[in-house]
Amino acid sequence: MRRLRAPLLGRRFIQVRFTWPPMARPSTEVFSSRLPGQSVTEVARRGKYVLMSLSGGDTLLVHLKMTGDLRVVARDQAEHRHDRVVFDLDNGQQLRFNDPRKFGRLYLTDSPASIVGQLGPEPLDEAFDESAFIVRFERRAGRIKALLTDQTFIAGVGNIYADEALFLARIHPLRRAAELTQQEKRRLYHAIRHVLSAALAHEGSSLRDEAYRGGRFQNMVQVYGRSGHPCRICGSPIQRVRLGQRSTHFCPVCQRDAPVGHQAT
DNA sequence: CTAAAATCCTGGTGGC
DNA sequence: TGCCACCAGGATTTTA
Repeated sequence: MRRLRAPLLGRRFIQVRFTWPPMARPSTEVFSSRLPGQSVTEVARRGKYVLMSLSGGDTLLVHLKMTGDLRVVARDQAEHRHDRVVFDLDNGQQLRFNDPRKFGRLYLTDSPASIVGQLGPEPLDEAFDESAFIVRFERRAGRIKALLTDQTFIAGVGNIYADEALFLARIHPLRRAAELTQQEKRRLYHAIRHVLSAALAHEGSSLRDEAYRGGRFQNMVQVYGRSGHPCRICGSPIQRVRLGQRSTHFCPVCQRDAPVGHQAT
């Protein structure tokens, strides 16, 4: 984000080319016809989206998903194998979107609220305090893990961060959200903020990749991807269950408040 | 309405 | 060594 703002602010788009057209929303035609000539007036982040406000009233939104990467490079720099979208800028540079798995999505719209309007609050926003968090539990059902990754409940928490936050808060991921005590909700609030700010402090490096490759972040991951390995607190083997098609990792001792009849699907 | 499953994709991994 | 089945996940779409 910070890496993008400086090179993009004020730049005008000349043209755009999609090597993987399905990434364009609503269509490559909309990009080709409306983007050229517009310049970048603002670069921001909302949830897992990067938003670029444009001079013509449109907004360019990019969701990187798991493997997406945006960068600004000189036009003559060799293209990468998985570059899916290439934007020509007015200063000889290019904005390139690289995404091996093709999961990323790019939107061009005059109504960004139609894309990000339903997102929950930003966990690190100053206005988002304990009580603002606790209020959001009203009328919410289901497992706390599933609720944490629901972007309409709170923005920007994915599978890894949800597991890590629940471990920090010592809450079993299969607990019913409605059954959490006030104290547990408070612990969870601080755990989420802690995990996200730690991740942001290491901007640019993906927690997931680092966890797998053994980078600095490996020491910060407490439970994710560590099933069978000893809990860093108590030594018990980390467990893994499936919850809504996703892996969920937790320490059965530190997060022992298991619900009744709690086996995941 | 809720909840769960299927879907999209490819790189990496483990088994043989 | 090579082959292949399988796994990972964010969000949307489909099904129950």
